[in-house]
Amino acid sequence: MGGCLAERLSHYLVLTAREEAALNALEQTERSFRRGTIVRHEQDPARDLFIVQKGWMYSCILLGNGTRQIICIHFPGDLVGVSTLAFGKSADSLVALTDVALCPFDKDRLAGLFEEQPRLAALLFTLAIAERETLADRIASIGRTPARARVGLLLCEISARLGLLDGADSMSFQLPMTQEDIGDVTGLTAVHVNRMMRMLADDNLIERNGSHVRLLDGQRLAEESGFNDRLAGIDTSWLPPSR
Amino acid sequence: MGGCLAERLSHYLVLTAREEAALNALEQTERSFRRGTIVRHEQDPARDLFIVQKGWMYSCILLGNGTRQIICIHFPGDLVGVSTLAFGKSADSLVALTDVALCPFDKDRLAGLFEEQPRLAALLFTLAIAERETLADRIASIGRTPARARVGLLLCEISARLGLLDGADSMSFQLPMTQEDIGDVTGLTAVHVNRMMRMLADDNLIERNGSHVRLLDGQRLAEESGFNDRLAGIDTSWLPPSR
DNA sequence: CGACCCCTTGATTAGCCTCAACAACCGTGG
DNA sequence: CCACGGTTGTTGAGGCTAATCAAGGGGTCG
Repeated sequence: MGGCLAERLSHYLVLTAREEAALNALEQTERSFRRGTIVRHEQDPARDLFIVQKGWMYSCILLGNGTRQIICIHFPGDLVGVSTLAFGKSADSLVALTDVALCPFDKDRLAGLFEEQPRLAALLFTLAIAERETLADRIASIGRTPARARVGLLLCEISARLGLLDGADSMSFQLPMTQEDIGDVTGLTAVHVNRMMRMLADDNLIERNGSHVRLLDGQRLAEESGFNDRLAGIDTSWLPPSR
Repeated sequence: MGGCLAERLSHYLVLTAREEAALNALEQTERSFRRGTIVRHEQDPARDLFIVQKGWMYSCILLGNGTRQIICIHFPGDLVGVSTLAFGKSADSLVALTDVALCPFDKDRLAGLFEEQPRLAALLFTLAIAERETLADRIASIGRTPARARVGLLLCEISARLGLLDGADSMSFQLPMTQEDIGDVTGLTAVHVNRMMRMLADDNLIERNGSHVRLLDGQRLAEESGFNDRLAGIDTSWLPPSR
């Protein structure tokens, strides 16, 4: 257990011992949830956030017309449920795509981090902005590109995210999402997702085996989907000195 | 000149004199731009961010297929161009919708803020998260609601944002956007935006006079568009103490 | 073994886009 | 001040993308 957030952040900075300790202090308790569990419902009053230790999750919004929009897919090392910081309650639902292990911590702990570790606070701010850009990219994808590119972009994003996890072959992975899930990310129906994935497979851009996916030509897929790897070019040069 | 950011933040906190001084230090130079000016192009290398003093702006992404997606509309008091923080370059273009006045400042200044004013840093983080939620709402709008609701949501958002500016009648305002602009926000064509606005007017939800818009039944418009006023319920109780 | 979920494919429908034409408006320069 | 060109708003007709409806197959779990 523990150390997931520190490991993630150490991709961007060389952490001091004190910084690492401050981060690890957030990961002292761990809770596990089964695949499919709704860890937190939209509108639930809550004070805590989670650091994902293991497994995949997603956050989603329920619409008045009975539909659902998945906003973001989360991987180990991610900080999730941050909307409880800004509001008294959760703005989105958190759902486990696979069996997951999470470290919850109260938002007061984050206040301490802002006071004592300004460099880490600034880094978290930076990463929040980078995540905001990937949301912007998804808006552009859903608003202005055809179905095939939307599905392609999602696959590129997942691949890039997996690339940050050590040991993972980011070009070939188990995809624990149903086609309905993929539709709820990309603003499509499950039926149309099915046709687009078949089309991508027919064009030798991807290969499917059950729920396993392999990107056969990640380069071309990224180009035709308009994918930018935002996480690749993070700039940490402006951060304040560590304490 | 000056004080716009402090005034915005004072909606959420009672600022100390030192905090206010720290914020005002960011607004010492001011630059003006004409309506229609592209203040910053996507991919431009840059080190500075802007605080909007006066006027409306938007940030947008250019797609490979020649189209454009407007991500966010900005009002006085907004911090814009933050993507230069996370990347060496601008991830989106910044365009002036009206004549605008902006206060640029280097991102190093923000590092100082994180060191010396942890409470303000945490508040900026909180507001960034709230803004992230409004992006999530837009994703849901574009991905899962019909054209009429997408246009309605945009009008609700603009109205709510104007409500934060003092002196503004948020139910009735001059809208300095073309229908093509509105389409580029909502993922529609200008032609279809036109039809939806006509439909909203025919149903007595809005009233139009040239570029002036009045929301006749903001309540009903918000309901049918799935609008949540995220900026209304900001929680600042967790912030660290001021210095 | 049965029930359920998920994937797959076909047929039809609907919402939005494209193309087109014209009117109204605006800023510009003479 | 007016004439002009370009931009924006408006409306109609037709086409295409993706949704909807429907049915069958495979896999998994109880």
